Amino acid sequence: MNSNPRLNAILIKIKKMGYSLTPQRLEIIKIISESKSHPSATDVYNKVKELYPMVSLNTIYKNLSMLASLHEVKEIKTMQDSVRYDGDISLHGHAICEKCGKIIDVEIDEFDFKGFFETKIKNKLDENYRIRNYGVEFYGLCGGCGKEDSPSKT
Amino acid sequence: MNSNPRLNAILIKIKKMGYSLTPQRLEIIKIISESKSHPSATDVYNKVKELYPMVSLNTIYKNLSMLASLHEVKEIKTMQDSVRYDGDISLHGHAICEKCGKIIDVEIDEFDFKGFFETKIKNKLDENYRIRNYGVEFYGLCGGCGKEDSPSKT
DNA sequence: TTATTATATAATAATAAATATTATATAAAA
DNA sequence: TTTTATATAATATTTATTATTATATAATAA
Repeated sequence: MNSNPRLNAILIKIKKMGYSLTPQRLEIIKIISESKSHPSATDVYNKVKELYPMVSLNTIYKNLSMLASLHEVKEIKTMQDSVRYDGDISLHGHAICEKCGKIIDVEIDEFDFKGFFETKIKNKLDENYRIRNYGVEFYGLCGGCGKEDSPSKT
Repeated sequence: MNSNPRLNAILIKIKKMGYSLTPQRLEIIKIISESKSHPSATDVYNKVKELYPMVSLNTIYKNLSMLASLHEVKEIKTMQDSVRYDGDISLHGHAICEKCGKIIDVEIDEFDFKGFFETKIKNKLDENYRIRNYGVEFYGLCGGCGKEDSPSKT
């Protein structure tokens, strides 16, 4: 097919679920599966427009929501602005800069997290609680933005 | 002063920062420091209105944002709707029901989290990265909402 | 005390992200 | 070809949040 395993996985899921693969949809999936920058819906929109100038923002939202409901993209809620989308659904967290909005992936060791989750979280919840998704975020100032601040005096 | 340590802590911070303590502000602080339900701005608005019917929603937002900037309340971004506010700033996570919106506190062991954070997160980021806040969320269906679903066949 | 200044609030307007609606286009099935 | 379903485009709507402006309240200075 192609050399992007995430793209392939999403295409297989799309097919399996019986959704049709339109050119716009394929382009959206390509963008989100290749991007490392956690784009917003508008970012994706602007990229898709390069190839399909008539595409509407609604189409972007519909497709990204659909992919999220399929758990093939992850929605990241930031503190200041719009939802950001992540085509990488592997276990990881995010460090979000509150100034420039940049989102950096934060590696999380699977063994550590599983242990943390299984022993510390799961048994604290009602046994009927069904967890479908998680989010681990750290908010602050990235290296670049932090430097511009006045240095702390204390 | 009174028997609510969170309320006291916030009042002291308010005074220390030189902000005046208006009746509306006091009421907002009381509500958020006593609530366990992670209310939205509108929820707080409706409660404050019981005592001050003329209060405006803007006043609620202004005060909650101010408290958030003082790190005396925590903003919780949910997947579906508006921002929720938490007067409990101690270390803990949240289990958020995607159906009814209910947010349950999830205890996190401080030692475990510190270890997880110090050894696994901190050294993965640029040394200049300044983390100011964190969020650990689990999204899913709470006990009540999960039961109403059709049971899985597989 | 009165005048001045700053801050908080109330009422309203504006913004912007996200969703809903409707009509058209495309594809699949009969 | 006709019918049906789905996806898209264009537009309108909703709603949370923020901005603006004017008023009210409190603090301070004269």
